[in-house]
Amino acid sequence: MATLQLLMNENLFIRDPQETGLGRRIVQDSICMIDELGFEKFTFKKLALKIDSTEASIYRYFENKHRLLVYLIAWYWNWIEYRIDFGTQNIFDPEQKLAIALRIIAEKKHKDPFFPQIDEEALYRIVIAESDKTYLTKQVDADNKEGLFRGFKSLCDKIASFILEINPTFEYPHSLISTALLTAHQQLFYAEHLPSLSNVKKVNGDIHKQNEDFLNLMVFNTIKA
Amino acid sequence: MATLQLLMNENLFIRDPQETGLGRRIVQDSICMIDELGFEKFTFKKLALKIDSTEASIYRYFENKHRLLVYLIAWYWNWIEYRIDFGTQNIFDPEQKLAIALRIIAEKKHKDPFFPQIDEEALYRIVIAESDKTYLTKQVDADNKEGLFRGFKSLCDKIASFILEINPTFEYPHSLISTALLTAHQQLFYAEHLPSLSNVKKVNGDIHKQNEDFLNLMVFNTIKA
DNA sequence: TCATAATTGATAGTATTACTATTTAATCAG
DNA sequence: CTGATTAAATAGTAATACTATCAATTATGA
Repeated sequence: MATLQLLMNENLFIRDPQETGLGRRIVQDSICMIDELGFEKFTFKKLALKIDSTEASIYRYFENKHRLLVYLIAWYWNWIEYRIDFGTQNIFDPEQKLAIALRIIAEKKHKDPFFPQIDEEALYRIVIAESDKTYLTKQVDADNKEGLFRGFKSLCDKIASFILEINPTFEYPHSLISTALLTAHQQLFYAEHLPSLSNVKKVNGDIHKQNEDFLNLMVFNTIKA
Repeated sequence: MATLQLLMNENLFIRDPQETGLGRRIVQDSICMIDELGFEKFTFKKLALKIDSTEASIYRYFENKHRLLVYLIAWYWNWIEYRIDFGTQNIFDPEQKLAIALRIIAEKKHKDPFFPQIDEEALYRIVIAESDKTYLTKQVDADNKEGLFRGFKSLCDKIASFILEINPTFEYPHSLISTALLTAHQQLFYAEHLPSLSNVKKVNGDIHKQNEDFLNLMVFNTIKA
């Protein structure tokens, strides 16, 4: 099977981690470590120890741990956009395209053999628990100017365009999709940790299916005025 | 005018900050400081310097800065629930109650003279930018067991009950309301910092009104199947 | 080929952060 | 007034988030 690489914005890193062995180990093991420890407890020192390297070496690839997180989340959004492009190939009905996009967003994530170096299941858990932290900072405007959130914006734009094909007069396509994207993760987090905040419940069976049903209901009802 | 106090869960603090002068200064000035610096850059040392006290004294009131944030956000949700109770007094039409709740959530926040010691406008900015960080941690389950998120859950439950009065067969009342609560803040954050992710736009006039319109559209369309 | 530049990684630091332990001061019941 | 309780100040420590320096390796090109 072909091995693919997602082209990442150059401002996300100092040295491209996809180009060297150390870089790839930084990405791989940071996914595993942030998943285990959570972003707050994760440090470059601990990561260096794990991959048998040094803090300073990691700092050559990423300015700081926040940038590394932004990189991982950006990778995820790029991956999702690629999967939606892939999944909507040769499909021209916008309602169908929208439904496919929502399914891809909500479905359980598995290892993608096209990207053997990334553990998508662990990365998905990081996205659920940590992705909001990429932009909920005081440097959000500076980071945005550097294009660090381009992947998320591009994805949001793509799905919003499906909505506008369905209902060209709908006034809130981007708001609805950014809401749906965040809600998809939020509801899974609630189902796991704060179940009284969600009707997506483990006891009712497959939470990903319930989540997809909720998203479909919300998005399709909202746009059909 | 009467001065009110919201009764806070005892696990939110070590000493009740509403009971002493120092406690009240900690709360007041931390709101101002977190608003200015953001939660990451905020430290007890800086706060101690500002209120002319010491780190150790602040640690007598709050276990750590995360707990202080949780306290502030919990205060906000308690305040919102009180305002919804107040605003829906003597109103029995559930659609009207739901609309009032959504208005209170989305509207621009002003100083509430009932609580002279709290700067609600600054606190609202903190809620928008920092509230997700209260539960997006590895200790969320432990914190939840201590009841730290009771205010948010209680509010969500209250508004979900309005939905069930309107449509008793609707399957996702809690999911829809937790989504609406988060979206209300998210869209304002996007309008300010990542405008391409939202159709709530400053150039179109009052962002709070637009936000309320979007919430109303989304919530009422979704529940009317 | 060999000098030189550029890149890589290792070592050792520093300022700040998040907290704790101990000491000192204020308060208050009997 | 005394002893007990509580509050607050002082002075720490371990860990974090970096940075500067140096040594080793690799690449380049005359």
